[in-house]
Amino acid sequence: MRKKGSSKDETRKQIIEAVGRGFRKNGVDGIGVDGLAKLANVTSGAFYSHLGSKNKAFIVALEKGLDEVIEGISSFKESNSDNWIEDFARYYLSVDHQKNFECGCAMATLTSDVTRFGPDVQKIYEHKMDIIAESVSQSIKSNNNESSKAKAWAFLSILIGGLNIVRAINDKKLREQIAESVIVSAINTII
Amino acid sequence: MRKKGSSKDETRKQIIEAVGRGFRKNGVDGIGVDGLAKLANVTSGAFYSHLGSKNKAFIVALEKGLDEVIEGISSFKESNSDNWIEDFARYYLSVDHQKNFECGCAMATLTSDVTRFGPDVQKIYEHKMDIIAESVSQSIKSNNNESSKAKAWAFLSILIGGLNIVRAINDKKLREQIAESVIVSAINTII
DNA sequence: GTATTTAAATAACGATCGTTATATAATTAA
DNA sequence: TTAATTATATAACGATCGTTATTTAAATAC
Repeated sequence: MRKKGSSKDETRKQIIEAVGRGFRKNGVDGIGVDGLAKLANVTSGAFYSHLGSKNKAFIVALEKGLDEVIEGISSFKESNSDNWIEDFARYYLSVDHQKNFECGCAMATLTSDVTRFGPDVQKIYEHKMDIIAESVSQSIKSNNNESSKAKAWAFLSILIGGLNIVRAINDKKLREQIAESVIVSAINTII
Repeated sequence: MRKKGSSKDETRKQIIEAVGRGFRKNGVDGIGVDGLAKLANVTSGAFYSHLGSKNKAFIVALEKGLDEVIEGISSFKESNSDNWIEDFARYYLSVDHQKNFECGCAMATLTSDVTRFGPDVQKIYEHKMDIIAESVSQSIKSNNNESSKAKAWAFLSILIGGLNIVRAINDKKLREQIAESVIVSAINTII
């Protein structure tokens, strides 16, 4: 039966948003279609009507998640801070972002699932990731050993790796210590 | 019924080894007890007899996996290369290690599952990870901005993040480019 | 060589998995 | 205002999930 007082587009939006949160927090294999539908306050019927399959849902979540990273970096750039990359690194390892499993950076949460999905999904991932690295590289100077693009990839690596480690650490002091180390080194990486 | 011509210890070893491989490749939620038992050439009965539960199996896999990292780093140190850390970084991002999902570094494959397991498992993780970072730091010089331990955490972060990214990339050229960027920056991090 | 122990296979449990088909009620068109 | 459409709920499918209880046969002790 149809839902009262809510449009198709609204429902679709709810489902896609829920899929993004559910997959980030639990991993693709850590939540089922019923669980995702429940997060969206619909049933599995609406889920399949809108997204077709769980695999397709992951692709939608991945594309949206990485687009949000692209847009997020654009926002940092547009802030016109004299050093937006440093601000970005500090945000990335901030306590807020550490604890934001549901809506945090898709690069940190979805990458391992991309690996397991195989070539088709990886091609989507690498295309978006290259856009992200390119965007970062535009604010970096190259030197003898490293191109700006190379530095950008390294910068992304240390942030993603650092966030993943920090999120797996229970001890607050140690977490703060690692986060600060990662921030400082990330900044050094792009100098 | 009992197995013919194989001791209890042999079977246990097989199961623990299979659990390590299965969890690394598929993630904790990506493989079931029957699947793990099949990898070990036993049935779920033997699995439960030896490990008690799937959660306990993960803890065993995590401890063993991180111990292997500790031992692996010790081996690099004992090789008496004038710069074992550089060798280690090159190994970590090598094609062999990129493709070795089943027996590759536990830091890269099990960290996200640790986060989802919560405090009890995280305490095990952080203890072993601190040993690893401490071991690395002993070969690093500190400077004004960064302690040797801080550099070690950053070094581990970039390797883990870099390997995870590279494993999710389908295009060979791009993969090689990122891997080399990560290696160079990882080495710069610890100077 | 028989009795005891025990490692591991087998069988079964309810719960959840991803998916498809059908039913139903709200919206849209006439 | 009735008829057509369609968004979403509901019901059902076989498969697999993690786990426990039971059975069986190999190893050990006597």
